[in-house]
Amino acid sequence: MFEPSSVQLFAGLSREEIRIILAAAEERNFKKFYTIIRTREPATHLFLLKTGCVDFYILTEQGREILLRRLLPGSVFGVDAFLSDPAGYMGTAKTVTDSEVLIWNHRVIQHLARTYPRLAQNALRTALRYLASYARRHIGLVSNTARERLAWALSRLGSRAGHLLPEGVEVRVRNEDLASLADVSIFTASRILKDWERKGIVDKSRGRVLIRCPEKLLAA
Amino acid sequence: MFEPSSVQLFAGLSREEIRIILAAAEERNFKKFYTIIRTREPATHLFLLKTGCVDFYILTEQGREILLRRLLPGSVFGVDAFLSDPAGYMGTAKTVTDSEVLIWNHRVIQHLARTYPRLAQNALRTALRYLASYARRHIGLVSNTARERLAWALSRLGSRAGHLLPEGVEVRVRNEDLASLADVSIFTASRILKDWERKGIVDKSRGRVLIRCPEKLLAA
DNA sequence: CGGAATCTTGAGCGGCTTCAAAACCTGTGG
DNA sequence: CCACAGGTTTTGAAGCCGCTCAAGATTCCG
Repeated sequence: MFEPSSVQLFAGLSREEIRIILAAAEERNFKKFYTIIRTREPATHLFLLKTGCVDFYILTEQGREILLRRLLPGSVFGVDAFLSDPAGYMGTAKTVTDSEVLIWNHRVIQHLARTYPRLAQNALRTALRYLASYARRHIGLVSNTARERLAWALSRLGSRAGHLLPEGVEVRVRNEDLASLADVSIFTASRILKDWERKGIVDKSRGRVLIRCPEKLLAA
Repeated sequence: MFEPSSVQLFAGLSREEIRIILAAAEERNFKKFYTIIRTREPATHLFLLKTGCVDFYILTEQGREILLRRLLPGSVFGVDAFLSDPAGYMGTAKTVTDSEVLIWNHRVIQHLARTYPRLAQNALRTALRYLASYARRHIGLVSNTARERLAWALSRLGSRAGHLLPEGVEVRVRNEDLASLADVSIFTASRILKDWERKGIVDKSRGRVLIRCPEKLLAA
């Protein structure tokens, strides 16, 4: 569960305003591995993740999925719905675990954005943040090695979505997802992770990585 | 020179509203090869290109420039200035030719955005468009060959910034810029372009490419 | 005309990917 | 409780695309 006052989308809004906005939302529960929105579907709704975990990715023409980001409680997706004449969603969102999601439809969002200009501004801020993270990823892709990108991807995921344990930071993720985040093949990902395991930097098991030495990860 | 009514940033605004917004801008001229904004500088201004041509790129940590887009009249940059507490510009903008630019400072933009909500919405639309184009580029980078990416980059540049001649479409661009747009080394770019020239698809000279058969480009 | 910027060409090679196949986990249902 | 089927991970071998590096050719401009 998230703290409404720390949701980026609500930055700069008063408690009362946030209450009203939240009241205008509909709440829905999704089981794990459910696809909430699909690429190019008309952007009719805005979503705010309340609990759980959602993967956001784009599709290549060959149908391959590229994981862009693992969304956590407090994150929004479907920002396209802020536009008066939205095109289609730019990506696909699929739950990783059972999740609770707040939903506003297009009409409601339009009305709220007009009433609370700050909301529209925050939507822009969200888009710009995505843009910046895209830029970083692109830079990494053309100027870092597969190993460096994987280290980055794992570190970021650890600091955002990791569970703190006495032995280190635990991240629930499959090789395949890490590979996609880092733009690396699953074979390369497996080899590099295995190498880190031999060096005692991480600990691996199916669908799980335990980061023992976060600092060594980025140093390697 | 652009037609105000066809500027994306002004979509959905009345002639009169556009007039007022334009009147609030300051106009400046920049000589060719002048750097208007730099990455990470505080985002204090919004820019609208009136005439000329501006390259927008990002910087790697090693200082290499990655060309993201060649901006044409009617394009905006520095959208970050729409935020009440802007961070820094996300990229660097440098004139390619002598250019006239309209400029709004942060205070003015904030005020205009509050008066004309549609303006803020259009800023979001711009950001989302950039995002979509980034996504396409990323997909190309991980699932197309250098040759395909170069064909794409050249085609797009041709249709946006090309001069229509009887023999074909002329694009004023250096190998280096094309290479950067396509995320390819300048050597690979040179080799592929030369190959297309041998096949009669394009015609090359220093700082210029003439596309003879646009369709063959994407087919090859 | 000189010099700087741009473009070409060749050789070599290395980091990743692809492909195939086997080993390994893990939750499910009999 | 065990077995099995599905998804996941590992490992090896082979190959290639595009990069790097070096050097020269060409074009343009002052």
